Amino acid sequence: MNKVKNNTKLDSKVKRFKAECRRLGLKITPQRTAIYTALAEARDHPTADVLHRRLRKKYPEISLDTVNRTLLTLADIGLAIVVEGTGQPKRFDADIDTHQHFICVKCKKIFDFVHKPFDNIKIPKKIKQNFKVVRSTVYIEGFCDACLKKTGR
Amino acid sequence: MNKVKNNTKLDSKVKRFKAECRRLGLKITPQRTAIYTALAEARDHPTADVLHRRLRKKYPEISLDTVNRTLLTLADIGLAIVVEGTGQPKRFDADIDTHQHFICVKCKKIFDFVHKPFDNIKIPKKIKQNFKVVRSTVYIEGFCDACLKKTGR
DNA sequence: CTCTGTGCAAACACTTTGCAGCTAA
DNA sequence: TTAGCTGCAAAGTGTTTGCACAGAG
Repeated sequence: MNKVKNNTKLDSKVKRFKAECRRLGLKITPQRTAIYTALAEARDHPTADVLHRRLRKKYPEISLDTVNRTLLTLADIGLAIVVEGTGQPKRFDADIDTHQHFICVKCKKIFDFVHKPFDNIKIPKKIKQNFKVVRSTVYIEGFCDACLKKTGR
Repeated sequence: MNKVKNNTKLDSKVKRFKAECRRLGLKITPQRTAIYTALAEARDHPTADVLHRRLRKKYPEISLDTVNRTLLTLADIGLAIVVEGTGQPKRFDADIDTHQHFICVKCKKIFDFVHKPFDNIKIPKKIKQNFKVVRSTVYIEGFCDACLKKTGR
């Protein structure tokens, strides 16, 4: 029963994906459909590589490049999210006091900010119970001043 | 005046760094001191590469590997932070509804969680004024169940 | 004196790019 | 038919590892 419900949900997601592709003039290829479906089914947050390995079982000809490119396309059109900041070189910070980060999605610049209400944000019980929390940060993504001016968004 | 104050602050940071090294039996080499100092002075969130280029001006013999290794060491002993999510391969998520992330600092696994109070977290005015916000996430780091058991931490 | 840290070089991992052939529309 | 997509190969970028020598303790 749960399974049926999930499949229905998955179907409607795939439908929306196809509709979006049509709307944007993107071609609905078997690879794209397979990749989107696999991502929508995934309960973890797979890397291109992991997803590629999964897809290979069903579609042995699919290439990693296509998975990579398709995932980026999906992120572009708003059907997928790139989990915060990854894919950039490591960045270090000697400020180990609590502070928050704003990152520009365009130029990747990181801006620190301090906002008292975020300093001692209340960790949900379910997290505290299952994990040992080391640090919590409010992570805001968007366009910085300079990039707004440049792109006119 | 401000400058004096900042230098004092920097000095005390460097002192703490040296104390920590001693406490942990790490050698206080000129390179390590230079790297820590440069990081503590930096107002951005430099990559190893950027820091290396800066350091070269003063210490032309310093190698990128050393910068890299030292930064990782600093992060290990808690004197520096790796800005969330950077340095990892990209991870994708087809769930585009608001949700939060817990990431295990050991195995890097990401756990989603939904926590209503975090869904519409109030963005500070100073951020709203200067940037166009696209998304905000509460990002919690720590050890997951499995890793806690393994390491016994 | 000893053992850790450094610098160099090579290996590795992930991503991006160029191009020729293929295929959805 | 044709513009956009795929797969392959190669190059680019960032990180990690092995090793011999140097230097901090």
